[in-house]
Amino acid sequence: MSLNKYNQIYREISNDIQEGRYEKDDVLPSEHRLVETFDVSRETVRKALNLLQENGFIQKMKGKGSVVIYDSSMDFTVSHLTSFKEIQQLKTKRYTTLAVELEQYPAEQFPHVMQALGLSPEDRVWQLIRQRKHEGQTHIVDRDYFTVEMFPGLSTKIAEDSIYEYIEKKLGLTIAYSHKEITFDAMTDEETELFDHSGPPYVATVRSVVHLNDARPFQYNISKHLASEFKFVEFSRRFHGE
Amino acid sequence: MSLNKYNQIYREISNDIQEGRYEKDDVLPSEHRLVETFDVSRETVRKALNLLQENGFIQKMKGKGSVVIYDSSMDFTVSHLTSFKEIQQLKTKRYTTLAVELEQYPAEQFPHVMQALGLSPEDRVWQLIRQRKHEGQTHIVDRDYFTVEMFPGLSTKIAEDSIYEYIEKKLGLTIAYSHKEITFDAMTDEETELFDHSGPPYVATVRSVVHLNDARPFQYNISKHLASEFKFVEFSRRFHGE
DNA sequence: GAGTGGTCTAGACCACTTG
DNA sequence: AAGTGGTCTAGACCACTCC
Repeated sequence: MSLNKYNQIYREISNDIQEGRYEKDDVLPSEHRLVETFDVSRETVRKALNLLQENGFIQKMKGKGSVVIYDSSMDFTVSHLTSFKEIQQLKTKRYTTLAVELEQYPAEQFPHVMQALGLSPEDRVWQLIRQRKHEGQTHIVDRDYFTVEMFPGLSTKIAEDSIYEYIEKKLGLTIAYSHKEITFDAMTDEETELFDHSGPPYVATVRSVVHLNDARPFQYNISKHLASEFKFVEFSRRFHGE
Repeated sequence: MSLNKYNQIYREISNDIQEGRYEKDDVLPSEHRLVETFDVSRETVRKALNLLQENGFIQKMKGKGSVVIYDSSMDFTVSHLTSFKEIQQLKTKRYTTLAVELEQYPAEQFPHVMQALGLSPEDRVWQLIRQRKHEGQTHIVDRDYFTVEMFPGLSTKIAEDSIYEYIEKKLGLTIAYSHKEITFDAMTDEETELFDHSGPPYVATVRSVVHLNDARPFQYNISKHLASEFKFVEFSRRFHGE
């Protein structure tokens, strides 16, 4: 949807880059040209270009122009340093999801969850445990916590489809930001069972707290990945604020 | 330095938040008020607020205002989910750095480096190996590669101080962005020796390619962390571009 | 209805790069 | 000197929230 102009321009140019109509090291048309071709003001063009820059598509250079730094031919390369944030999702392996448990508990059972979601001991929370399998092997075990109050209709059906789609499309909530933390841990006995594994008994643990656009914490997630299968990719820009 | 107004406003407000003059869940003065107090236009105020939002300080809400989501009292908490990007550096443990090797090689010796930095086989590159120690224990082993041409004056002295400061202050170059990749790997025999470890024989491997603001790749870095000591923290926003 | 943030405009001046 | 991006302005209209 997103009716605003700078998002449309962003989409159009980012598609052009991803589909190879602009290649790495190409220079985009100047802001002045883009103003003409899209028939918008310069600040609007600049908002689109800033989005492209934040998301790792281009690098703007004073006096020179906007240079494409994203290499679409690398899109499906696994081998080396992969590039780009939005694409990550697409590249992900296909997993089948199996909901192992979906139960309500009083929040006091899980002090970390209580703290992260700002709950009282007696508030009720869902605990959802899911296995993510790839070619018969469990690669990921997800443990999610939601407050029952905010998410009364949670079901294993939803849990095995897309929870986020349900949240945004059905509940009309908007997910805004999250804090993530990645660590390396030995498997617990329970995990040793959930991963019907043969390899080394270590996992990459990703803990995150997900917030809505009204800043309410909505979800506490602990995602355990088979350490040998885990890869995290990030594009980041250096902050020059001084 | 940065003489522009929105950066000054960003700095001022972010300091106010970090030093507790605004607390979590406080609402900042409205854009209209900020226009008056800083005597700038509204778009300028908005640029500062957008920066604060991208960096995890505030959440803007239509019709309501800008709410502080950053909790300064968590600044030095190690226990739980830590927050914020810029702060990460400050929180880092104190390490002593020991340069173990600094040598020039033809780029063809390191095909990955050659590819990432876009070099020819005969181009010369520095290989720099550094140990980062904390309380006598080696926690990190860094392997860095720079082209000799771009960084002729590299020395172990610089390598044990701050390379980035040298690059930006002395060479007048500006670091702009990087691609990172995190994986967990079994220690090689060499690493087993370098880390006089007791825990699990695994390392967190962070591979990155660092680019300058003219988009030239400048540095290839492989940073191996004692897996049991490794923690990566990220604040991220969900993209709603449709 | 009053106040908030979101988008967009037309124009200005500046700093940097390239010929 | 011409062309590029970086910053800033003053004003407009809209959508949302809260009373």
